[in-house]
Amino acid sequence: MPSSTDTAWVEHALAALQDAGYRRGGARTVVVETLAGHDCAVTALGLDEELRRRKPAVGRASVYRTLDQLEELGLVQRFEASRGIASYERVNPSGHHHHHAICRRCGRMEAFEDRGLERSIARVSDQVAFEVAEHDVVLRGLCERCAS
Amino acid sequence: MPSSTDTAWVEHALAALQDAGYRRGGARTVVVETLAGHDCAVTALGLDEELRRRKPAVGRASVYRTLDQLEELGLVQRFEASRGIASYERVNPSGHHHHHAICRRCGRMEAFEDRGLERSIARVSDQVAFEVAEHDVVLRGLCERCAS
DNA sequence: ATGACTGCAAAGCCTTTGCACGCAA
DNA sequence: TTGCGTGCAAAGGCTTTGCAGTCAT
Repeated sequence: MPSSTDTAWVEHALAALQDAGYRRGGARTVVVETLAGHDCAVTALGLDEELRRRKPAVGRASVYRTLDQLEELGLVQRFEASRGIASYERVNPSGHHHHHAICRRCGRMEAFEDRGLERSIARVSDQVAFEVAEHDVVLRGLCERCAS
Repeated sequence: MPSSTDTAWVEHALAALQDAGYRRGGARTVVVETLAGHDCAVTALGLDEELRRRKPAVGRASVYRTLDQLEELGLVQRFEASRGIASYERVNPSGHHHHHAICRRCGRMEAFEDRGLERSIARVSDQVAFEVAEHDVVLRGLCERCAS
C-alpha cells in the first residue's frame, strides 16, 4: 500500500531548512519529498538507490548530507535497523510516532505504537540526568514467517 | 569504580559456548572474561584495544568473531551507541537488565532501569506479530554537562 | 591426527570528504 | 557576484573474510 505523500511535512521541513539558513537546492528538495512518501523507515542506501534513477539523478553525497541536516534539525530520526544499516524516518511535528519490531533473520519491520509505553518512557526521561530529546525502542526477534 | 568480574556469567557463557559445540580457545576465553568485567556497554573497538595490549595479544578478528558468537547465543546484546559504533553488553541470565541514555554530543552513557517500562515493553511484545527475543531502549539528548 | 581457533593482512561496506562546477540569492 | 549546493570519485572507519600456522580434543 503506497501511502500518499505527506505534503504538510514537506512544507514543514523545507521551511525549517530555510529558517536554518539553508538555500533551496534541487537535491535537498527531492530528498525531502521522497522521505515524505515513506510512512516508515527507509535505509540511507535504499533512498540513495531510489534517487539515483531519477531524471535529474541525485548524488549519494547529497542524500547523506541532507539526511544529516534533517536529523540535526530534528526533522527525521535516525536509527540502526540491522547491523550497520542506517535508517531514517520523518518526524511528525505533532510528536505522534511509532516504534519498530525487526526480524533478526529477514529484516522485516513492523511498526507499532502504544500510549502506555510512551508514558513509561516520558516518566523515565524525567528521572534521568539528561535533557532527553528523543527516544528509540526496538523489539528484535523473529517475524511470523521466519518463526514458523 | 572498577566493578568486580562477574564470574558467574563467565561460567555461564563458557558452558553455553561449549554446549554450542565451540572449543575452548584462548582468545575466546579472554574476551568472555573481559566482558564480564564491564558492567555496562563496551564498544567492539574499545574491547579490541583493551585486548590488543595483553600479554598474549588477542587479534581483532577474534574479538569480532567471539562477539558475534556470543550474540548469536544470546549471551551478549549488541546495540549502536553512536553512529556506526557497535557496543556490546553481557546479558544476565536472570533477565535483569538496564537501558541507556546517551549524550548526542559527548557520547556519555548513563544506565537506568525501570520496572514500569519493562512491563510496558512486555505487554507490547505480546501484541506484536513477532516472537520477540530482546528489546532495546535508548534515550538520546544532552547529558548534564553538555546541556549547561 | 583432525579440524577448530587465531592472528595478520587484505578486502568489504557503508559513510564521509575533497574538489571543481553550477546555481540560488 | 558570492559562496552555498551538487555530483563524482577518492578516502575513511568499522567490520568481515581469506589463509596459513597453532592448538584443543
